[in-house]
Amino acid sequence: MTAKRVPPAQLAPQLRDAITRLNRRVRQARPVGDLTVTQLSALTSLRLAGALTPRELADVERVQPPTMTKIVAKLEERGLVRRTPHPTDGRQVILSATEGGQAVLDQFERVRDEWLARRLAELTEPDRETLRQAAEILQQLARA
Amino acid sequence: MTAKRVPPAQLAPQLRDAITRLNRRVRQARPVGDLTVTQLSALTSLRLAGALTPRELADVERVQPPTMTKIVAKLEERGLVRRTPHPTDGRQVILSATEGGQAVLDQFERVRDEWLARRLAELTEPDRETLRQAAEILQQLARA
DNA sequence: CGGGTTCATTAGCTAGGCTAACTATTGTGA
DNA sequence: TCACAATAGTTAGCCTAGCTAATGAACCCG
Repeated sequence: MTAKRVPPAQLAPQLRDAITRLNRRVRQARPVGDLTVTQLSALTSLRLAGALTPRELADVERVQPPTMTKIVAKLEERGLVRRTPHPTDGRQVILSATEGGQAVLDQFERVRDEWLARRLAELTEPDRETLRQAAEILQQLARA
Repeated sequence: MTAKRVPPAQLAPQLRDAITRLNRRVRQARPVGDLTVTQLSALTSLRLAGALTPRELADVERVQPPTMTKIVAKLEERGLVRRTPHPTDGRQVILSATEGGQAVLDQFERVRDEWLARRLAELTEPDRETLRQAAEILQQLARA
C-alpha cells in the first residue's frame, strides 16, 4: 500500500464513511449475550476505573449525563452495575461493576470468535498494526 | 509510535470503542447545513453512482431497505433527491441527486473548517497517512 | 442564610436501525 | 395462459442512541 498525500478535507469524508459503515456493522454483532455495544463500552470503562460517578462515566464515554443515566439504568436492571451513595456528597452516586458485570466482561475478553475479532484475525499483521495505531489516533480525535 | 503485536481479540475492543466514540462525535458535527451524517453519506453515494435503486443504495450504505426508504424520504423532502420510474420494471424506482443535492455536496467538498477536516489537519502527516490506510481497511471490514 | 452552582434524573424529542407484514409487479414453470 | 413464487419498496411497530431543557436535591460561598 503506497503512501498517497491526501489533504485533510478529502480524507475527512473517506474516514467518516468508513467509521459510519463499520459502526453499523459492529452494532449488529452483539459481542456478548444481548448487551449493546454502548452498554458494553460503559461497563468496560467502569471496570477499568473501579468506580465512577455517572458524570465521570459520561465524560469517559463522550455522552451527555442524561444519556448515561439511561445506559446505567439498563445495566443496573440486568444486575451488572451497582449504585452506592457518595460518601460525602448527597447529590452524587458511585457506580461500580457487580460480580455479574465482571463475569460478563471476563467472558467477553475470552471470546475469540466474536465478529470483529475474527475479521481482524483475517487481516495481515501490517494491516492490524495500522488499525492498532489508528485506534489510538481515533480515540484522540474523539476526545478533541 | 513503535509497533506492538496486539492479538486480534485484544485489538477488537480497542477498535470498537474508538469507532463508537468517534462516531458519536462525528454525528454531532453536522458537516453541511442540517443534513445528518447518514443523509450526507447516502447522497454522496448516489452522486458518485449517478443513479441507484433504493435496494442498491441500501446495499452500498450497509443498511436494510426499510431504513433506506426513510433516509431517501427525508432527502426527497428537502429536494435533494429525485425518484423516477424504472424504465422496464414497475416494482423499482431510480434515485438520483437533484441539482440542489449536487450543490450541497459541492459545498461540502469545499468546506475546510468542518470539524473532522480541521481535526485531521492538526495531525502529523504520518498520522494522517495511518488514518488514510485505516479508512480503506475499515471500509473493507464493513463490507465483510 | 440566601442565592448560585452542581449532580443526576425526567420529559420530550429526533435519528437510526431492525424485523415482519403488506402491496404491487415481475418471472417462471406446468 | 395462468397460478404461484419471487422481488422491490414501503409501512408498521419496535428498540437503541443520542440530545436539550427543565426539575429537584444537595452543596458552596460570600
